[in-house]
Amino acid sequence: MNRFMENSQGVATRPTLADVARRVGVSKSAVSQAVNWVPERATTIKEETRQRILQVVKEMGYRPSWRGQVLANRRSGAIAVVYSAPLGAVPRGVYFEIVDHIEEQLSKFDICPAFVHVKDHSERFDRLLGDARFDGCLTLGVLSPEVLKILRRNQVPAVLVNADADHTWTRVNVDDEEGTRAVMQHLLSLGHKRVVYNAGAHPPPHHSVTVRAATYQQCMREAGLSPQPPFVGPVDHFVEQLISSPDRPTAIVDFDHWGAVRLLQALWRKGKRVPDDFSVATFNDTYPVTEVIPPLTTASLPAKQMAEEAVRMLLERIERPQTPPQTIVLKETLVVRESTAPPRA
Amino acid sequence: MNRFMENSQGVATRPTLADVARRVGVSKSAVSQAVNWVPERATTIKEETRQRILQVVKEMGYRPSWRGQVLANRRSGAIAVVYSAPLGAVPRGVYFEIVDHIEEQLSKFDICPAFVHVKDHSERFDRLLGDARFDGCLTLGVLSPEVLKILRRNQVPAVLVNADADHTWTRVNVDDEEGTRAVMQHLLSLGHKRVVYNAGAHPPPHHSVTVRAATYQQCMREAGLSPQPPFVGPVDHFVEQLISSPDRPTAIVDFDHWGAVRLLQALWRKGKRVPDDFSVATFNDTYPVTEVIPPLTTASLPAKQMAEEAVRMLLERIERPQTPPQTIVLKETLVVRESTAPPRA
DNA sequence: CTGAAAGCGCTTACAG
DNA sequence: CTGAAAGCGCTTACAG
Repeated sequence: MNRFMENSQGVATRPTLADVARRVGVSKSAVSQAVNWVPERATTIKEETRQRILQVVKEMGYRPSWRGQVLANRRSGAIAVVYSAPLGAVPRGVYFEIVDHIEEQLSKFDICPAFVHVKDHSERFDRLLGDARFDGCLTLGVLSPEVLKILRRNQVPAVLVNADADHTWTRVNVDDEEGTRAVMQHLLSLGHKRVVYNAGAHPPPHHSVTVRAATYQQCMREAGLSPQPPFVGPVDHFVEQLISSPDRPTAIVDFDHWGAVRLLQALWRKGKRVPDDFSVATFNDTYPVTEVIPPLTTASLPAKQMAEEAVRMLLERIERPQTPPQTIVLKETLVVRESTAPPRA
Repeated sequence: MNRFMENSQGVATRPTLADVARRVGVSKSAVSQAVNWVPERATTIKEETRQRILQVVKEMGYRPSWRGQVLANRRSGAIAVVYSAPLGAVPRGVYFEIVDHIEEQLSKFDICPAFVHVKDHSERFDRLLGDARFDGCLTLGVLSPEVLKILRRNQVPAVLVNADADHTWTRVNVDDEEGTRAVMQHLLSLGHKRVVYNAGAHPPPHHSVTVRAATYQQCMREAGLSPQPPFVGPVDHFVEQLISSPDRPTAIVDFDHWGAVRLLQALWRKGKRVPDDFSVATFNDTYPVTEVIPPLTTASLPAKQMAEEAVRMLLERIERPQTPPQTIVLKETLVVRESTAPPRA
């Protein structure tokens, strides 16, 4: 079964709807209907005709051209995954997991997510949205006001995953306060009194940064303990300060898994052991948190659920663009591993 | 500047080429030429007309519709990144880095890579290629014979990155033998005599698996030492065997960074230290090899160069599909870190 | 220098 | 039940 015909130059070429129609001796509409068979549709073709057409479709190896369909359907069938990763061209860390599940979900609809990395100069992004090549956008993480403006101006259906955006957008968010509370409760119930919070060298411009730090302080106060101001700076400085501290802390909450992994290494360099000398807990239950020394206790983001809700809402909005904005807030889950233990007596 | 007009139902709608033409009072061809301005083109419009058109284009916020262009140009302007990752829906590890650079390269041409995860049932893949939505494919890693067959049957320009495929394909490969030699030379020159090779629990079906193991054995023999058979199995078994071995090895080559990271943890669990008790070297200089305890010595794949060559060759093949297949083989680079040291005296 | 026309490959009301 | 026609929004020979 050779899918291709030859044109006058002898170059292989795909059979078109018209080719099939000609061969069967029916109209293009008939072929179109036979191929996109919808039983409920009012206008139909005779079963026998349909079979005859399908037979030839198979023989010729005809497949509807996506290019033709895109124009006729006013749909590109393409969805963009939009992000402006500070680290690289492809989403990393938790976003990686989310993207993983987004791909999984979209594949059920034969949609292949296209990756759109918005760099400093967002004029390219405007161009991409402006030419209507995407039916909708899923965005990851924090977006600059400029990117949001472009998104709005282009009137493309969008769902923002884990962004700092107001309620006029459809969003999937995570309850960071609750997640932080779970982490703190865990540490406090282990008996830790001197808990510190490490924000890292370059806290990203994300509400999680504020929420996690604030909740840490809040929890300490609620427990009748005195919170330290969140540490901002290189991990080595943090560790030095930690060690030389008169009332040495016994537990550390790190802003995210990137930081926590580096923290483990920095502590190791100083000959400190986790959890013997310090307990360490963090956020984002993503590689390599289970593979490091020791495996890390984390608050896990519900990546799969986030992806599912985001895709569901986006497809809905593409179908009905006037759907009012919605926000979904999901819970984090505490995963206890070996990096946390009661403080040494 | 509002980009949108309203149609009879009052719903915002994009201005089309025809709208602009009408407004300016010229033909659609004139507008098309003004927008896609190519100075060298034979047939041209008067500079003054062009300016007049461009003015209105700007006023109306007109942008050529990708959908129209796709059909007229016989190009979708979309490229697929194809892989059948065993682990998840998005490429990980080294492929992650490669994808990162692919995105970077393609973005220069306003192409957004679409991710196509080929699952067990590759009939979806056939469908995707069959409807001509992609101008070309970049594939990552090993592909099943079935996937290769689909790729060939659909006559889509493709470049295979790091695949096990014959020379009838255009490929970007890596000189794994040379990389393994560099690793071995490094260990041997440190004075190691008893070097073992860990293939991991589930060696992926990749030629690297064979090449690295074979080269390890070859290098040992060349140095007048006796190679061990490559170990295949869970890392814990490997470590047990290692420790209980009468002539205890002093250095380990691990098949890849996933394995090496797990190996460090397994050794730590047994109270062994790296590099004091064992030196460890591996392949793929990718996260988290620099963040683990201790940072790993690796043979680094030239991810950036691989991506650049692959994209370059693919765009060339899309332009000229008859270009004969080419193969590019790139070198790995040894990166020495703290996981390797001379054996303890 | 400019415009009318055909064509890219479909879909979908509509007329018969 | 079936086909002719218009249309989706462009581009590009070609005629003037």
